[in-house]
Amino acid sequence: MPARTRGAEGPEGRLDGRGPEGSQPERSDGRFAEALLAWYDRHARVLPWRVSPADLAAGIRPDPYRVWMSEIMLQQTTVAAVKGYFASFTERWPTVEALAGAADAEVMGAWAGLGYYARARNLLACARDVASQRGGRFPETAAELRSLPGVGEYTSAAIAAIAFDEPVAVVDGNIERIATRIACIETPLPAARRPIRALVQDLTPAKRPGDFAQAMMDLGATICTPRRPACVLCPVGEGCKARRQGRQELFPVKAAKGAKPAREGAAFVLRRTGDGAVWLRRRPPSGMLGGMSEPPTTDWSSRADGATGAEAAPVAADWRLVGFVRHGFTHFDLTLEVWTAEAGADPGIDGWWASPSTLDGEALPTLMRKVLERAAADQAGAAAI
DNA sequence: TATACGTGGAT
DNA sequence: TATCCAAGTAT
Repeated sequence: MPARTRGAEGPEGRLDGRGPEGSQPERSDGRFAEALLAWYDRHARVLPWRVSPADLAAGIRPDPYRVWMSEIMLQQTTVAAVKGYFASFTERWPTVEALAGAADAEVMGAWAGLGYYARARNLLACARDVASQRGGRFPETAAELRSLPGVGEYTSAAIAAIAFDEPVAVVDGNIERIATRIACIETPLPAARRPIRALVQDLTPAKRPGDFAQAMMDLGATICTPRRPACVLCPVGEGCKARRQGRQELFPVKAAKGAKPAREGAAFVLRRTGDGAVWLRRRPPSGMLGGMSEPPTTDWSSRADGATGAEAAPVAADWRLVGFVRHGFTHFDLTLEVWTAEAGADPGIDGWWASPSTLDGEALPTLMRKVLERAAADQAGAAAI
């Protein structure tokens, strides 16, 4: 980077294009993107779904299917959590046509544990749409991508920029954080979305928009972090208003959250005498844990009116309370009673027997795996006595 | 605009 | 233990 000039912009010069919040936006002079991309060329994270800046410069293009898959998985989910799922999905279903041909239960089972299961339902719906209606080709513009199930404002822009070189503003949580620091945007999220988008659009270069977006996300993940950002290492720190004021940790400003309510219910683990298979059923196709499998549970109600206990069981049996499972969701905390019983015959309710050897492939969310573990631990304890 | 929607790791 | 947080979308 050349030395900054001190001119009409003010004593700090500018690397970005900032005016005060709410003022007429000035056009970026391109130096922000230039500095960021130079840093990215040296420090880009190596990720399984990514084409390195060097390979990209050599003409290698990312596979839109893999870009799309990674972006869906990465929604509200850490890179560390996604890596294994991305590897197994792309190995099992290497193309969008292959994924489109998968059964619902296979995909839900493969997604189990990753969370936000509407993503898996939409993933399959999107794959089937692309395979059957679009000749296996993803749309190439953000506007068209936006119409696909599970592809929203962020994801459509990310795919368009990364896979198809469209110079659209890509705004995720990292980039919101960076933008609010650069410009000291005091408006709390999510109300600050509009000025943030305007700033990011202004900074986005016509060339290498995909690398720019990924560079911003790498910057947010490794330097411009939520807590204790490493400003001394920042390649664009000179253009950051918050850093100049020593207030980088005060951004982004966020709206206050309400308290998490508590809910409770009961789960009933019916074990088949002999082989230890457990009775599972499918949850309704939408809503909480929609489309996933579970041992029968009651509704999850607020603490006062919970009708729990053995009388709430789906079938009559010699039910025993063997413990509790606590699980924190985004918007409530759940405590589930875990009841077990033995059965010699089919219970006569909707569902199926899942033997221990097939349990791994079942679409069991983490909560339900905890329930089954609690039941199994009780059985192991009883056997040891 | 506000709320529903998972999970695991960090502090 | 409690809280926050991560490449958001749908309604």
